[in-house]
Amino acid sequence: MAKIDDVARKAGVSKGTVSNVFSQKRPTSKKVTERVLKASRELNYVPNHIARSLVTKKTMAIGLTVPHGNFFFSSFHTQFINGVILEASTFGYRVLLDMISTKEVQTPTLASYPIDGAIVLGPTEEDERIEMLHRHQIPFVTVGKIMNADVEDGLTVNNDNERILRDIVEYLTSLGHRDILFLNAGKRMTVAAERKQAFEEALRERGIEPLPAMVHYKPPLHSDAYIKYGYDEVAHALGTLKQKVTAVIADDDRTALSAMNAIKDAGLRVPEDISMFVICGDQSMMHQTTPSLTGMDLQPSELGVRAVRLLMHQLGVLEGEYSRNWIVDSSIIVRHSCLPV
Amino acid sequence: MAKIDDVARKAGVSKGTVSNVFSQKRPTSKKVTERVLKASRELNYVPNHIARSLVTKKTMAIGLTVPHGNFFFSSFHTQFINGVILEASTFGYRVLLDMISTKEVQTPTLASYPIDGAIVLGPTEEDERIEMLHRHQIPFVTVGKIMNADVEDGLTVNNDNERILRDIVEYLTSLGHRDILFLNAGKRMTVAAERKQAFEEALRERGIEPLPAMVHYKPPLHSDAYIKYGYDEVAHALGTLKQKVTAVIADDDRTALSAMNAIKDAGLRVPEDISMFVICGDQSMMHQTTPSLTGMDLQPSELGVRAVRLLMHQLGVLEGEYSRNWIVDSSIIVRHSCLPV
DNA sequence: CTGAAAGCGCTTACAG
DNA sequence: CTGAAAGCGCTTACAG
Repeated sequence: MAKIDDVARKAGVSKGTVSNVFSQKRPTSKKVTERVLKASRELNYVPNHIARSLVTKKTMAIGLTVPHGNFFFSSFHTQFINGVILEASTFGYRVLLDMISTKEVQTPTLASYPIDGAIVLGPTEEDERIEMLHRHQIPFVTVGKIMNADVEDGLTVNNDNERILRDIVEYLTSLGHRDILFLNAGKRMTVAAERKQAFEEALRERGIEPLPAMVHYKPPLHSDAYIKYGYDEVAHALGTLKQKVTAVIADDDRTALSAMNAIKDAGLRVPEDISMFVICGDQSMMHQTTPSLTGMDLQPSELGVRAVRLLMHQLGVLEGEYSRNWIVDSSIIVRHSCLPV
Repeated sequence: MAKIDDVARKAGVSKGTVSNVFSQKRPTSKKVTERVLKASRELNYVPNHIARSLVTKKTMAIGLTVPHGNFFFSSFHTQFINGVILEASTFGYRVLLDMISTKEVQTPTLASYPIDGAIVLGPTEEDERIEMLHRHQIPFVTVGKIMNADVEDGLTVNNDNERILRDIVEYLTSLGHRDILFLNAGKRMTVAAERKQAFEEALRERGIEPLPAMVHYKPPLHSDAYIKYGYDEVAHALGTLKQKVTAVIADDDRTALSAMNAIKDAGLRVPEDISMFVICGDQSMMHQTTPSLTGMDLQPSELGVRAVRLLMHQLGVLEGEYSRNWIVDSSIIVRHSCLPV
């Protein structure tokens, strides 16, 4: 690989000048620029990103910090990442999929993060990744509320989960539903905590006493229960518990389909006997199922875009005022899976 | 941030020694090691990855090269990436989501790739990304056949697409199907070319003349036709063309659901009137639909693992013999969407 | 607008 | 097992 000295020699200029034509940080005269570019082309020269990073202290990469080992991209993540990639490339940033475990952080063989900042997916209540980023003073934004005790005033993008659950409860109760089974996200997710609280508050405001048995959390990935999440909970409620259920709120589309199978196996129908509402599903998938699924559109891609912008602000790449906690709009898309009682 | 000199001074050793305890490339005595580790801890020292890379010429990152701008993760990609991430972390490698467009490559502001090697997703017939990697002599492996004219004997992982299509045709014809509509992958994908050829050959071997109208390609992302892929083609065949169709082979689960809606709207049923077969779908999704979907299990996660291993061989990280074209097993999972004619 | 020189924070022969 | 010194390939004040 040709290096900057080779180009400088061939073009008859100093390497500082070669540096300038590539970085465009200082102006270079037209003829010198052309000489340099010509020499570079002939030598197949490309600036060494690593060497540049060492002096500029910038890697031009952001980390997408996902939980190590037990992570699985849902359609939500998928669209979120699409938003992140597209927006990051706008600023010339690359995206590093980062799934460092805490174990590795302790191990001395590991080097510093070659990233300028991070986006944390699916924060948990005491999130080790957040703690680590905070300790190493790496700028980050989380997708969802931060509940780490030692982190205050962190940057976040989020949907308005409280409002979302209120809207859902209002929608379902306006259809006459009072016996609502809630298949929530994973237990330690901060989003699950936000949702649960809002769900129960909204019920109480309508004079409905929330039952503990009516709220469930997505089991950990790789557990047997994970695959059957939705089916088991509904089957148990309808069968063993003989619990009256007229509506189900499902975390995602797969959970909803799973729950619908339990409903069918119990000899009931969606939506005639039980309504189904999806919080965090793939819109095109929800559109194609039978019946098509009513649910929220959380705009995951927009969340990704906003997460990047917030990080760019933090990194000083983007100028101007900005809110440290950006809320992305969400709306109910009514299809055919909810009916009045 | 503390640097190696600070630690060396504090521990009373040379920086070469500090380097050794972190890189573990040369042995260090126990007491020196402990002194260094203690000093590092107190100074909160972590080796600078960039500086290390500059001299070792290794970034310890591999690029996941996805098409720029019009990429969308399917469940297949999602699971593939899970495999890549997990396996890469095994070797201490990180994964960079790379979606560089050819435009950027021409622009002089861009620096060299900070990656040691790349995995190319969804190669097309004359793939620009492959051409570029080849030109810059960056080691890479593609997921799927390489059809670039100037690249010979490239590293690939793949399913046996020819065999897969033969198996599918054999399965469907054994059920008596002769009028099979094929909803293939995107037009310029090498996988689509492989599949089409095998599909038509397998039909001919059974005395069935393949009809051009019975093979369709997934439209480009962001086109109006993309969203309705499956629905439109089936509706057109059944309606306007009055084409006899007793079975449909769909590229993925979403396409299958979409096609099933067209079938329903035409007053027909799956599987009683038309059988549905999915090549590249999400197994848990296919398990949950009604009817559950019969199709291939392509083991996308295993493809990811193998892609990483192949790259590690190429990078000299993994020793020993290896095949330059690794085939991952696939099998038909029979569920409830295919019936005899 | 251009050049000469120092420096970014590590690793690695080389010598002991 | 340890140290002193050169070098990885750039950028950046500083001087002109």
